Amino acid sequence: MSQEINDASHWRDFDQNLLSHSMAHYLMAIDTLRTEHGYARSTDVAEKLGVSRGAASMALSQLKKKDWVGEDHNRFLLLTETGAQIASQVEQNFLILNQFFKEVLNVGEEAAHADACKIEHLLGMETGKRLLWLMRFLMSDEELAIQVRKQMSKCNEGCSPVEVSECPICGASGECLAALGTPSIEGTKP
Amino acid sequence: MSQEINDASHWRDFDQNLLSHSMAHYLMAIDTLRTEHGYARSTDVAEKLGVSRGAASMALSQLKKKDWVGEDHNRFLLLTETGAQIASQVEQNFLILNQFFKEVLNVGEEAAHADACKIEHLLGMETGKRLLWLMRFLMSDEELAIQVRKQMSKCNEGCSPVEVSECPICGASGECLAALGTPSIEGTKP
DNA sequence: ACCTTTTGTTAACGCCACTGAACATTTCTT
DNA sequence: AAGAAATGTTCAGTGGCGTTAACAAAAGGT
Repeated sequence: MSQEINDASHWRDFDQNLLSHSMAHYLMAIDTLRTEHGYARSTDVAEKLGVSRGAASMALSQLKKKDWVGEDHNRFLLLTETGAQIASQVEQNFLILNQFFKEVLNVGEEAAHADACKIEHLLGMETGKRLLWLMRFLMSDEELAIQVRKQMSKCNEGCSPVEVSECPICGASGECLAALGTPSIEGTKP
Repeated sequence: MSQEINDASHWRDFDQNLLSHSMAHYLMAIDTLRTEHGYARSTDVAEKLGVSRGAASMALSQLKKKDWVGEDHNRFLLLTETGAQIASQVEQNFLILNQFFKEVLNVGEEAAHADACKIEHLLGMETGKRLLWLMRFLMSDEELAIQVRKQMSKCNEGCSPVEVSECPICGASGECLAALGTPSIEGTKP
């Protein structure tokens, strides 16, 4: 009765996400610009994100319609209460994920950053919060945490697939999931 | 010099992803159908994913063009070598993430499933592999692992934001990241 | 005040991924 | 073999999200 990965009911929740990847970045860009320069204009946002002014203009008008973005007395862009909450939620998700990937999983800087960025806006409230708790604990200097980190850093050469049979994850499927070939789904389009 | 969250260079890698969320599910659907029924036809895939036959037809022809999907002697759908690798990679990512969310982070079943599904195809090779190592370790019956799980399950009421100052994550930002308000980015569109 | 530059908006277009409907093709039934 | 049913494809239409390019509005320089 457990949920199937391809249940028609669930897999499409993806694009039902209220917050798209790009929208999140528009919000964060406004936030960043305001703290960096004290103000944010449409053009600045466009430049910061590396999109055209047209794209920024249209995206921002959507965000205004949702009331996540407003304008101050000088017509500079401003995050509303909600907009600010969303932006900071996503930003925190990014920080936590990035740190988790780098410091706990020992993923390389580049990959950690890329993955955190792809995922930051998709992590639900609950998951984000609890990942924070985990990280808080794992990055503390409690003996237990230190040992876990040490354990993970030992894995650098692959926790060799030898002990597959004892691996509580692979166990069932019989083959070591970590030993899969590399399909060509990484990298960028031509 | 550390990478900024909004670097024009990186944030858009998102849509450069060679594997879209939906394509991943088309592949997995074929895989599932073949093991469940021994064959997979376009219509079956459409039904399994809850999309129209038209959508399935077009998606599948793209996948054929990429050579991730082929047909067998009876013109039933078939994953190519590459297609199968991709599908299983994504499937494994899903399993690992789901388990990580549920068993380690103690996220509710629903949310864990939803989040794992949204993220499964975005996790890079390296990150996926290392997350597997972590899970392998954390789900083992080693004393260390057991204690970590116990520690995490204690957090159920929030690892109260009291000790923020000592929190190695929140520390710098001054406020507890876990104490943020709930912006309305969860749930589905109207 | 006037002309130029900067900034913002809009329109036409392409790409992805869906829908629904019309059409073509295959397969099953009798 | 012929008609009905199931299966597969194609073709507008929609919405998200980008691009250029043309145009409107605001800001600045002399």
